[in-house]
Amino acid sequence: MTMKVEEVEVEKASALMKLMGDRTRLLMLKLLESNECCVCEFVGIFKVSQSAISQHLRKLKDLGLLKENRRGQWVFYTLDADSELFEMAVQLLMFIPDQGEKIAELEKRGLRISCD
Amino acid sequence: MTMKVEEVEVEKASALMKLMGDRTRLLMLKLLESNECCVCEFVGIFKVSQSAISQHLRKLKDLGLLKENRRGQWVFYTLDADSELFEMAVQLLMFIPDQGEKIAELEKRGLRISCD
DNA sequence: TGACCATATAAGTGTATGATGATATGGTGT
DNA sequence: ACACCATATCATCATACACTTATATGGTCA
Repeated sequence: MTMKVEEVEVEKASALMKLMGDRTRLLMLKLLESNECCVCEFVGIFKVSQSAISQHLRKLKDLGLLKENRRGQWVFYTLDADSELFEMAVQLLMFIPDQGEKIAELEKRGLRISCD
Repeated sequence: MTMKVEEVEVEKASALMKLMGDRTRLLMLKLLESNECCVCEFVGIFKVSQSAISQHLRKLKDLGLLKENRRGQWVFYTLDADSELFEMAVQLLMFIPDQGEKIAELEKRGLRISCD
């Protein structure tokens, strides 16, 4: 039932969990697990300002969890599979219910295509 | 590589990670993964007051992670395997390096037996 | 170049959090 | 009952944090 995993420094691990302890960031990461998302999509999904979203993304990026991908005037974010915290993060996200309906709802509101 | 796990409410999951985002609490849980510990042992291990330790334990207990076990004038804590968050917590702790040397050091300083 | 859009940063604010010291609670043993 | 010890709670404080509004940065396209 238990598997061998690559251990992580305590400081790094607690920093990861502190970031994932915020509901908005946790859901952002869950979405990024299966979708490449841009800032404006997160703004459409969560009930906080663009500024707040941007600051959340910065924290996640500063910890090395995200890669950013500029395309035109948009910035797309993905999980960085090379991060030393990637395996741990993914393992955690397994416990979080899928949030695909949030993306579907975005599309219904016509906000998804704005970034394609 | 990935396993089927029992999903957890987002609120509960983020509450768990918020608690584990604190270095002291994270290490307390890691110790509790393989040892039954009493408050005074934690006080011996961490450089914070007895009051702070007690408050950390309370938060963990309030979330349902711990069971307490009064024996004489001591209160021993263990992980509660019946908690809906147990599986997730254990999965997380797998990534944390073993802290057994902290217990060994306690014994060397003669502080372990004080609770037997 | 200049208008426009997406994103990032700055500044400020209210609340949450982790810590401390002092005190209360409760069990033990005389 | 009393002193003693382990633990819990209370009051307080300084810092961290998530948020907002306003502004800066930087790309796109006429």
